[in-house]
Amino acid sequence: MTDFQEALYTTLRRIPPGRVINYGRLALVAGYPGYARAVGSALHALDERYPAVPWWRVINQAGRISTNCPVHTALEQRSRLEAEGVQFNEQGSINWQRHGWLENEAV
DNA sequence: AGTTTGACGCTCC
DNA sequence: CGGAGCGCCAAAC
Repeated sequence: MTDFQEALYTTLRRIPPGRVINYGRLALVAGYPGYARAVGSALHALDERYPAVPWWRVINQAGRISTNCPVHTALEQRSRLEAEGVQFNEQGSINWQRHGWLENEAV
């Protein structure tokens, strides 16, 4: 477990249900600005070993689901998010103003 | 150790 | 709104 991954997962665990964040912002808040792409690798490393990390709350800047992981499928991610109240529009994207996570938001 | 790939993002067009 | 180009960093080759 690298420092980067630990910082990332720690930050991710602070995000409450029904809230989402994009890769770049997650990296930024975790203290690794510019590591947006690396976030994908870090989340891909997630599996059954880290059930406490809400990987499904991470989507891309466009507000759409990006995963292509066979273990954590886009379908599963969308289901999990919808179960938390996150709504997707006709284009399959979410509204950041409605569901975006604000760091200063109380947990 | 050099290259290629990929759950990204920003800027143009 | 959709797509191409480029910079980004870690992992996989």
